[in-house]
Amino acid sequence: MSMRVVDVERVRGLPLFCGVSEETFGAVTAGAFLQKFPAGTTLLHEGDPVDFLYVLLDGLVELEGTWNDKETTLAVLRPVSTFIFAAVALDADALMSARTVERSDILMLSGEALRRAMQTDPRFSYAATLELAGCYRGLVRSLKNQKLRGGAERLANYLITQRVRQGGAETFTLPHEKRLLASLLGMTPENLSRAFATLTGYGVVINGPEVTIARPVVLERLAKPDPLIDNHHPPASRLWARPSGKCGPPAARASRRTGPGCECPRPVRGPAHGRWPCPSGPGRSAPPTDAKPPPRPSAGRAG
Amino acid sequence: MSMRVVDVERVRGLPLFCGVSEETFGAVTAGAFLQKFPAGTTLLHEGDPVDFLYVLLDGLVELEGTWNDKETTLAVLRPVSTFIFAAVALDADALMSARTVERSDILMLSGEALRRAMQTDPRFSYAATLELAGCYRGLVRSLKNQKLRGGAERLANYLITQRVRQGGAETFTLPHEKRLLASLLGMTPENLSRAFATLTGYGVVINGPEVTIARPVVLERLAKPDPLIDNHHPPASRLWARPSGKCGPPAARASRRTGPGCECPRPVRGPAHGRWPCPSGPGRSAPPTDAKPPPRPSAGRAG
DNA sequence: GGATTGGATTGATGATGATCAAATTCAGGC
DNA sequence: GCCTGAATTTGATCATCATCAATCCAATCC
Repeated sequence: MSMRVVDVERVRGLPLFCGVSEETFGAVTAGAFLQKFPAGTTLLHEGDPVDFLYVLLDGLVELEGTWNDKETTLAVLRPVSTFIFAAVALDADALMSARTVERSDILMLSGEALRRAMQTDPRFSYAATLELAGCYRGLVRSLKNQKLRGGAERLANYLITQRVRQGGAETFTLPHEKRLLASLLGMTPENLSRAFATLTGYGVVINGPEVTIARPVVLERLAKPDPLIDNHHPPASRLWARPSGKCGPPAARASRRTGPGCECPRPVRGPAHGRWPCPSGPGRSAPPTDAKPPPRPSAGRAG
Repeated sequence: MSMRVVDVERVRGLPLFCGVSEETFGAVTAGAFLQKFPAGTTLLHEGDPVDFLYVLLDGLVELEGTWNDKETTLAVLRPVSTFIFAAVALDADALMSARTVERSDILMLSGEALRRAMQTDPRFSYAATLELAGCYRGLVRSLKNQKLRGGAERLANYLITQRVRQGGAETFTLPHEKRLLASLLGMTPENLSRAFATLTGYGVVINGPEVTIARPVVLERLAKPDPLIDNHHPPASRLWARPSGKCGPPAARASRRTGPGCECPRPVRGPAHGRWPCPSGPGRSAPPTDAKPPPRPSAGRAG
């Protein structure tokens, strides 16, 4: 099943293919399949060897992990995004399952071809590095979110993020079932329901899948959003795609913190060092030492 | 301060520099600093711009995250390992702080030089991709560990992993303070203490920092270790280093699941599909659909 | 030695989250 | 319109975990 031109362009616009040669792109997409899957299809099981890189072109996909008959959602993806790239790169078994939440169009790219391309085209392996670095940082955020915050706080921040991503209007719609959201936030559906009830006291109005944040300031006082945890602006994806299917030259990106960074277009940061409505706060418990490196040593050269 | 030859070779042996040219390696290590830091030194603060890739040559380093006056440790590193590579690659702000737990020797490599090298030497950006992929998967494991298991289970699995990594003897020593372990496992020191007390009932004997697993089978019945969460064998690091400072040719690694994989030397796996003392279990709740992709469509080509 | 310090442990209590059960709402299907 | 099944909500109860407080212990420092 061949891709429509539109789809090719959307794939071409992915950060992963930013700056790669037409040959490489051709080689990688040559043996690709574009498939449509119904909702609820398991694309890949935890522990399975991974033969393809998946690209979600349309629909909704959940990545989940299992242990001891329990399962948890690690991420919910929307188009356009790639998934299980790390396993593909290493030619390793999947650490998580992937399943469609809605009917989805998914492009499958040969892992073999990708690994070959990475060793051939330096631009591609460079793009791959940036892609993975972005994914890595996404997970760091998730882990911090999970370990440092309580359920209601996670929900509050989720809602704030959604509001921003959906355009910033007072009212928006949850992108999927609450049951799935609960799993993503690391709680049971019952507790999610109660967490919503709690947020009612902070100006949040729930109406089925419709959420209204009536008093954002109040909610933020509870949520304490933090740019080092919450990625309000979507990481890359279509932001990188130019209508022409080209993307910014690597030179521009490599320059010191200028232009749109690959992972995140650097949310508007205030003057000087400020970087969020909610600063990390001055009160930090003082650890044993907190000194900058001792006066730089006789700074010689090595290697 | 110039590196000793031994140190240069240890750095050269890192997976990150596997297969890179001497020129690239030289360019990257040219402006490097080797510094010794006392215990408890904060090398890097959350939110700071990252100018260096750090390489821990000796000592112990903790990576931690903070929010709302609470902190949690995301990883504890031992030599030889690199850290905050993702932030360096993207030239982004650090998402976590790094501090020495013990007196440490740390090599600092210029981020600028590394990013330049990634765009110059395809072998290097390829190695970087594999490195990041390994780190990514490490975090997936952590997140699953955190979301799916309870405190006692996390501890039990931690102990089992330590036993294996330290050689498999019945008795071993905790590599650092329990306070730090508690934070790593996502619990309070008090609860860690109680979790240890609980494990006493499963054949675990605690004597200060000395831990004895008297009845591994019993403990494993509680812990239910899983290769998709627990990485019993250390990921890469010195495993890759050849005494000569060279490492396996990429060709060997790229081949389908043979030879020592870069992330993990593929723990001894049983026959057929088995891969761990504790299988993921047959009982899996049946989701809506669990089918393999529908009969492959008219499988055309795209791109 | 004796005092001091910080880590580790233990106990008591409260908060948070999970589980079980039942009621309720909602979307389709007939 | 009514039925049915699933999602969601609510209530009650239990398990887990955090917090506060006090104690114990070992290392260190005069």
